Amino acid sequence: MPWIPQDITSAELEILKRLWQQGPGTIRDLTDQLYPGGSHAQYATVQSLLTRLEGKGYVTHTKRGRVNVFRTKVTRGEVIAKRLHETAESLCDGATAPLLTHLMGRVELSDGELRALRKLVDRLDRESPPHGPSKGGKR
Amino acid sequence: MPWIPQDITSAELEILKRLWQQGPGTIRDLTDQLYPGGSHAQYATVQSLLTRLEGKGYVTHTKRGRVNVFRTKVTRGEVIAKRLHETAESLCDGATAPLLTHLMGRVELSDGELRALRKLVDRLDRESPPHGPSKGGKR
DNA sequence: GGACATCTCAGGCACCTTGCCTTATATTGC
DNA sequence: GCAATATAAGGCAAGGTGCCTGAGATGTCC
Repeated sequence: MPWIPQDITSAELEILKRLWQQGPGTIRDLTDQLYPGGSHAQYATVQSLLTRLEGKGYVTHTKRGRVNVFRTKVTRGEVIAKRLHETAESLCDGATAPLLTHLMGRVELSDGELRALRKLVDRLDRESPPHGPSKGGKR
Repeated sequence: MPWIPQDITSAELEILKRLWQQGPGTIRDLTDQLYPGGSHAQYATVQSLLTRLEGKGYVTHTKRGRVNVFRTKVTRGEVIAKRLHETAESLCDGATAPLLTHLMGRVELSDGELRALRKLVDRLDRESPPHGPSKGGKR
């Protein structure tokens, strides 16, 4: 039963969220936001988190002068997808349908989302009609 | 940035899955399945995991003679819901709709799930018509 | 009773992650 | 030169995780 570390830890996620929110930034930018009034120690903390994020492939950095500018390599959507996939993998043998089933009934949708959902159902209806040959399998 | 432990670890989840799959069981049952040919050491490992699971409120035990019989206190669905909620909380400010949006388009549904989804859309249509009477469509 | 097999309970241990920090070393501008 | 600010490398305490040891309790069979 191997021990699987969290791919993105909470502190790392805070970094990512800032970068998503405001675009690329320097360690100084992030430190000022996450640790207002932070000193060199906090600066180094942010740097450490960024290094780990880069090692995991979630950010890159480029030099602007002598300053490193960090930017994300993944979108928020991709991280969401990853989390959902992990949940499906660990709890549903990889099937994502149970997740959808579970979100239904408790979710509150905006008009746009409702339209999208209706569109999805229409599409699925066309692809696999209710009484036709059942090609809809799990997984 | 407090460090948040995993509520259910991978080894603990394996225990839970067995209990979901086969109903209540003894430590012996679980040990034989998870560590075939396991000795006292593995037995104690399973016990340790069950104790931790019980401390977290995921299982209970009752005595049958002198033997403890463990059973789950949560359904798989509840754990799924919890995970989804955590994902929504950490990545979408608590909104679950983005998760649904993300599952749409990549999910393959069985006939039953498709029917359920269609039903959901119908219900939502009736409850909150998209800006005006839904009959004539919208412009 | 006595030997044996199981089960339970309490506790501990090595390893690793995590968040944070210290120290040392460039580079820049005055 | 010198202060300010950047990078780089490394370390550290706290605690989770998976696993195990040791000791005692309880039941069974002779």
